[in-house]
This record gives sequence, structure tokens and C-alpha cells, in this order.
Amino acid sequence: MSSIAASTDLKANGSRRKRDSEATRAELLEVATEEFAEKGLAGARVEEIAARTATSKHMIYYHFGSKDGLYRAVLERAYDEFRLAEGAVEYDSLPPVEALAALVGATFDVHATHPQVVRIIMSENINHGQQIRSIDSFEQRSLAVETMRRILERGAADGSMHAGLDPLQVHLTVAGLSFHYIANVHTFGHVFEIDAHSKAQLAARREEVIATVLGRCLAGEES
Amino acid sequence: MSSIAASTDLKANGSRRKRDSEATRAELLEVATEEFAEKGLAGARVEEIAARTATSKHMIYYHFGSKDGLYRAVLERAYDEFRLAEGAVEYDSLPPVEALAALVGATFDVHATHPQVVRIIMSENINHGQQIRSIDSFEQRSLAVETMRRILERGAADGSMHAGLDPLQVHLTVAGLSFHYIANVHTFGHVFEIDAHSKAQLAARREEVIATVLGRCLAGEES
Amino acid sequence: MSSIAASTDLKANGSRRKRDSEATRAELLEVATEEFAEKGLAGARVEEIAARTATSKHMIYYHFGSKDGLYRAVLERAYDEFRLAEGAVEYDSLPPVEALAALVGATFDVHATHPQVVRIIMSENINHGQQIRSIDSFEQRSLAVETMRRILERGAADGSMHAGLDPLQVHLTVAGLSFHYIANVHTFGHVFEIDAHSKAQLAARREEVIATVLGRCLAGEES
Amino acid sequence: MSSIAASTDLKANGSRRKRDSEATRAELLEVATEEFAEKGLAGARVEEIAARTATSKHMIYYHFGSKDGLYRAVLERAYDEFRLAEGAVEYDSLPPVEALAALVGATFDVHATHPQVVRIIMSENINHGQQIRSIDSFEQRSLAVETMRRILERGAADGSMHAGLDPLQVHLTVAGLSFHYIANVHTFGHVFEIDAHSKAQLAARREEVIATVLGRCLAGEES
DNA sequence: GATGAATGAGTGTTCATTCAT
DNA sequence: TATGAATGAACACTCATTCAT
Repeated sequence: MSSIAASTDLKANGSRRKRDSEATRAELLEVATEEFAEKGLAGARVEEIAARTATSKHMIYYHFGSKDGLYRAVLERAYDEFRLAEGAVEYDSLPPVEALAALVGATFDVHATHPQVVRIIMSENINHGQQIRSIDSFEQRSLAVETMRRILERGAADGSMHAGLDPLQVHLTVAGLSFHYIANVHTFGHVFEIDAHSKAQLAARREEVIATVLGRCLAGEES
Repeated sequence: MSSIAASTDLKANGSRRKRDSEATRAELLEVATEEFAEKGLAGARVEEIAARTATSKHMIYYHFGSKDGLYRAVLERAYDEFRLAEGAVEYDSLPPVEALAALVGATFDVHATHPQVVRIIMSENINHGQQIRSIDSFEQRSLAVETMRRILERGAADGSMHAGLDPLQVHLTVAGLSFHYIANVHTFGHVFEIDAHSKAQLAARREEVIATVLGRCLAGEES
Repeated sequence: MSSIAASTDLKANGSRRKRDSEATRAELLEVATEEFAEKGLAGARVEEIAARTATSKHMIYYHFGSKDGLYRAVLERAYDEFRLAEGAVEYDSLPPVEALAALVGATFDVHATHPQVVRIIMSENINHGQQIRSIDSFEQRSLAVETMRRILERGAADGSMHAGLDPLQVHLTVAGLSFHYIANVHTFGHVFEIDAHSKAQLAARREEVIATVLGRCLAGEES
Repeated sequence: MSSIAASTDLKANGSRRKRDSEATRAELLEVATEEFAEKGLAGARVEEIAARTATSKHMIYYHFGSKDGLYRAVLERAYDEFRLAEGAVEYDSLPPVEALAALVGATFDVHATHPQVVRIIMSENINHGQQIRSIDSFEQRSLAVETMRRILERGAADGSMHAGLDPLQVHLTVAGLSFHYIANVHTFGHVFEIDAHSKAQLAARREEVIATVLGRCLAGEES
């Protein structure tokens, strides 16, 4: 996940020192993301993270100051990945209904392809979202509601959608449906005896989520 | 698991011992639920749990064998609370649309009134749902899908709902929308600058969730 | 030093549990006193202290909360030992000059027989005396100045000593001369090529200190 | 403290490298003196010392080999400062009593104006004076006893002082009284509720110390 | 059933020191 | 010389668990 290109085949310009440092940081972030996603902030072990790395435990403190500092850096990067993926499509240039479907699908896909981010947000919520407050880039997440608002307004304007929909509510629906499926895969699998990770199940769920959101917003019947 | 059945049905006067024992168990479960919900399995401290109790640390090991055993017991009781609340309504005796709306509302309410259970399920998912597998009562959760199936079938039969809806998918939608809002309150609050806990916000979200599910299932337009 | 009677041959009254606890505390204090005296607060190692004990490292935290807590307990006990020894003589019942000589000798002896206490006070001064402030019993040390005042007043009254001597200054002289010799034994030994620890040297120094203080206070010539 | 004359009025141009090197050494010594005096050998941090410097941590190892090497260099310079100050007066040209009073006053003043040196000697004693043995210049400290011997001999010869005084003992008294007051200022302050640092207290103590030593040595009464 | 003491493996963190550039 | 990155041993401290009473 999240290509790090840890490989440093760049002896070229001699900036090896700085490159190493960045590579070390990146490698630590990569491994830490997995560990924190796997076990949460309290459950993850600094020693484990360091052991899965080419560097030593001390580098975590050198680069991130503390376990919490590393966790914050991981969180920040996680949100960045979400934001980048979410901002990739030009929704304004699509017809409203198509834009909405694309937005829902993209949101679902971002969650499906970044399960660690989902898990990390879960662990943040367990910790009452305390660390997240110190992360600036996180603020920009509310841009997603802006995007939603513009789509809904255009849909209401051309009659393809209900008027009076609350963009925040619809956004919560989109985010909730995407998040929940990825987040709770483990408890599902057990209960419903399905392989919730499978491509088929993911695709089916994706379609259902899109249909659900469209069902909520479209003016006439959805077919 | 946890069949302690220390029960010595000495009704007469000797039942004092038994009373105390059960009270101790109950108190431990109560406090442990809060602690695990607050901090997760890894973050909770056995000492903390015992300290917030009238009993001692040793009783945890006496009654539940280990920290994990206590956690499993907490999980089990948590699911029981959900199940009881969910099973309280006689959906079969309502018209399909009303039944669906009632089911969605009840599900949302169960989550809203049992946030610790939500949080504990979150922590279970962080731990890959490993503990949940050893819990029998959990199996019965799939009954919820049964309930949904009957409603959808009756709705399709009387023409009030689409045919061909997948009860598992709709159940996931209902569960996901309910779960997500309660679970992620903390990260929301920060981003969208709303008091997601407030009665007004909860009521608004509840209506939206019902409208969304009905929008997905109803045959004609929802008004 | 400081007989601890670690041996617990007291199965008699069954209070073994509490006895063990106190014995553990006492043993830790004993060993910690030596370690802190030897290496100072920063230089001493919790692990070392525990290793020289029949108990484990954790007991330090169980009984004293932290390394600093243990250090404070050691300090407190150290001052107690000084105070007890200093308060042992009834100076008021001796003629002033004899009382002064006895006080000086006793002070010197307390330092000579409690070198770890001297060393610990040294390390406290290196740390700006920060820990000492939270120790109550320490306050009572100023009683020594009271003792000195009464002796000097009686000496001035019966004409055996100068009038107008400042008891605090004389006390500082007594304490300083006693403290310094014991404290700086190591740097002396090297410079002056004497065995400053030897009985002969100690006795010689003791006489000199007494003579010096008397020389300061006595009315006529000292012979 | 202790002006280092970091000034580099490097006359030629080629001596710049060497000048910088010496300035670096000097700056490190200066800062290290404060740190070691403040926290002792074990408590001081190499990183802290380097951070308070214009140079880097590596220079400590380049110039002094190790933390201990730096400490030894600091010790050595500390004793040099003492020695220089002590050797500044031509005691042989003064009448014995005046010479003694001047020597005592000068010794007290050296301690009072070089509290870090006092503190470093304290920390050396905590470490059993191990480092001090490898320092040559320290040997010369015994010259102070020589100075004392000549004064006492001249005093005995002209009848102004007792005969038979041991110059080492008197030296120890002078050193002890000077050292102790400066060294233990922190524990005093707390106990006796005086500002032991204040000019008035220092002056009062200085007079008392001189009076005490004269009282020990002078033939008749000191008035 | 209840209590305080004890255990030992492990947990986050620090530090003197070295290395590559 | 000077700098940032790296190392690894050690360090203070914690925690789930057990035991004796």
C-alpha cells in the first residue's frame, strides 16, 4: 500500500544523507501505519515497529519525538491520502446525478483501498479524537461537504434531485456507508458467513451504497 | 465460556454469599464496559477497573480468569443489550413500510443509547474481531437479517417496496448508518464544528437515516 | 550502619504479611541509601538497587512510587538518623564549656559515623536541595541552633565565653568543619597523601575541630 | 562567569583555524563547567552542553575524547582557577597575623566567587575523587599547606601565634569553613530561612571564618 | 471472598558515542 | 572541521498476573 519507493537508487547527486533521512522517516511511517491500524495506539509496540524496519527504535524518537508523535504523523499522512484521492475528480464538470454517483463511488473506493486509514480513524475515535485536533490538514476534510453542496444545488436546479437536502447529512451518509463496511469487515465476516473482503462482495456493496445515496437524493424514481 | 454457575441455590439465608458474588460480577462488568469502551482492550488497565469497584483486582481473575476473559464477558453482555433492544418490537404485525421505518429507528436508537457498546464493537474490529468468535450469543445477531428479510418480502408482496432487494445489504445500510454516526462523533465534532451529541443533531440524523433507507426500498417516490 | 534487623524470625503473631512489607521497605531503603550516597541521585540505578535486594525492581515503585520517591524516603531517614544522634545528649545539664565541647564532638562523630548521610546531603546540594523541601522532619534541624544558643548564653552568663557570639554562625562552623572533613575525604587523601579515614587522623581532626570552636568562643586563652 | 575572552583578534590570517579551535575548546569548557556544576557528572547531558554552544556534539569528542574527558578538563581548569587566585598574594611579605587573616579571607573569597568550582569538587567527592587522580596540576594544591606552614612558623617565631600548630589541620579548617558555606547554601537556606547568598550574609560569614581561624592560632586573646 | 504484596517480562524513552558526508 | 543521522545499550517505569493470608 501507499507506494513509498523506499528503494534509494539515487547515488547520483550525492544528497544521500538527506535522502537516507527521508527514507528512514518514510519507512517508519509506512510500518507504523500498519501497526497502528492493526493494534491501535495503545496496542501497537514501538519495539515491533522498529523491528520491522531497517532502522532502530531510537530513530522513532529522533524523527518523531515520541510514540504519540509518530502516531500523529501517521494520522496526518493517512488523512492526506484520503484528501488526495477525494480531490482527484472534477465533479463540477459532470451532470449532477453522475457527479453524485461518481463521488459516492470514489469515496467508497478510497475507503476500500485504504483500510489502514479507516482503522486508524477508528482508533482515533476510541481515543476521543484527541490527537486529531493538532493536525491542520485534517481541517480541510470539510471541503468534502462543499463538494457535496455544489452537486446537490446543481441537482436541485436542474430538477434531477430533491430540493432541501442537507449536504452535511448526505455527506455523512456517504462517509458512513463507506466507512462502516470497511471498518467492520471482521465482525461481519463472522456473523454473516461471507467473505466480506472478496471482490464480488466489495463490488456488490459498492453498487448498493451508490443506489442508496441516489435513492435518497434523486427526484423521481431510481430505476 | 463464562458459565460460572457458582450458583448454590441456597434460597434461604445462605443466599447472601451468592448475591454478593453476582453483584460483584455485575459491578465489574459495568465498570469494565466503560473502561474498555473508553480505552480499548489494550488501553484499559485491570488496576483501573478494580480501583473503580468496591472489590479487588483478584476478583477479576476469580470471576473471569483474565483480562481477556473479562473483555469477552463485556462483549457478550454488550451484544445482549443490543439483541434485547432490537428484538423488542413485533415488526411482523406492522405494515411493511411502517415496520421498516420502525426497525431503522429502533436500530438507530439502540446505537444512540448504547454508545459504549458501539465503542466496544469498534475496538473488537481493531482487534480483528478475534474475541467475538468465541461468543455464542453473537451468532444470533444474524436474526436481524431475518427480520429484515421478512419485512422486505412483505413489502415486495404488497407492492410497497421494490422487489429484489438484498436483506443483508439493507441491513448493512441500516447498521452502518446507525453505527457510524455514534462511533465517529469525535472526529465529526472537530471537522464540522457541530455538537454531534446534541438532541437536535441526533434527531435530525435519525430522520435522515430513516429517509435514506426508505428511499432505497420504497417502490414509488418517498415524499 | 542503621541496623535493620532484616531478619524476620517472627512467625509468632502471624503478622507476617505486614512484616514482610516493612522488611522489604527497610531493605530497599538500606540499599538505596548506599547507592545514592555512592553515586548521587542521577548516578544511582534503580536496577542496581533492586539487584542488591531480595526483592524486585517493581517493589520500588510499589512502595515509593518512583526513583525520586525512594530518594526522598532515603533523605528523610538520613536526616532522622542525624537528628536522633544529635538529640541524644543533655547539654543543658553540663557546664557551658563542657557542653560546647561535647556538642562539637558529638556533631563530628555523627558525621564520621554516618558518611552516607553526608554524601547524600552533598548530592542534595548538587541538585539545589530541591527534594529536601518536601521533607517535614528536616525542619526540625534548626533545633541544633537552639541548642547552641542556650550553651552560648549560659557561657556568656557565667563569663566562660564571649558575649555577642551568633549561635547560627557558631553552628555553621561546627557543622562545616564536621561535614567538610567527611565529605571531602577523597580529594584530601590524594592531595595530602594521608589516610584521612584512619582512626588516628579522625581523632586528630576531631580534637582540632573542638579546639577551633572553643578557641572561637572561650573568653580567655584556651590552653 | 570567568571571562574567556572569546575575542579573536587573530593577528595573522593563518592562525584563524587554530584560533577557532581554541575558542571552541574554551566555549565548551565554559558551558560544560556550568552544566557539570549544576547537575554533576552523571546528571549532565552531552547533548545539553553541545546545544548551549555554537558548536556541535562531535566537537566534544574531537577535543576531549569523551564525556569523562571533558569532565576532567573542566576539573583541571577549575583547580587552576583556584590555584591562580590563591597564589596571587605575597603572604611572606606581611606580618604573620595579617598574612593569616589575608589568607583566610582570600580563600573564602575564592570559594565565594567560584561556586561552580565548589560544586564540581563536590561532585568529584561523590564520585570518590576518581577523576581527580589523573590531573597533575591538582598536585600543586598542596602548596597551600606550604604557605600556611610558613605563616604559622613566622607567627610562632615572633610570638604572635601558638607554637605547635599543624599547618595541615589549620589549612583544613580554612578550606572546610570556606567550602562548606558555599557548598551547602541550598540546604541552609531552607532550614534557617536566611538568604545565604546575600552580600550581607556572605560578609558576616567571612568575618566569622576569619575570627574563628585567628581564634585558633593567635597566642593571646583575639579581641 | 477479600486484601496487600510480589513477580517478571516488557514498554516507552534516553544517552553517550560513532559515522558519513 | 562541522553536521545530521544513526546506533545500541541502558534506563525509569508499567502491567497482567499470582500468591499468601
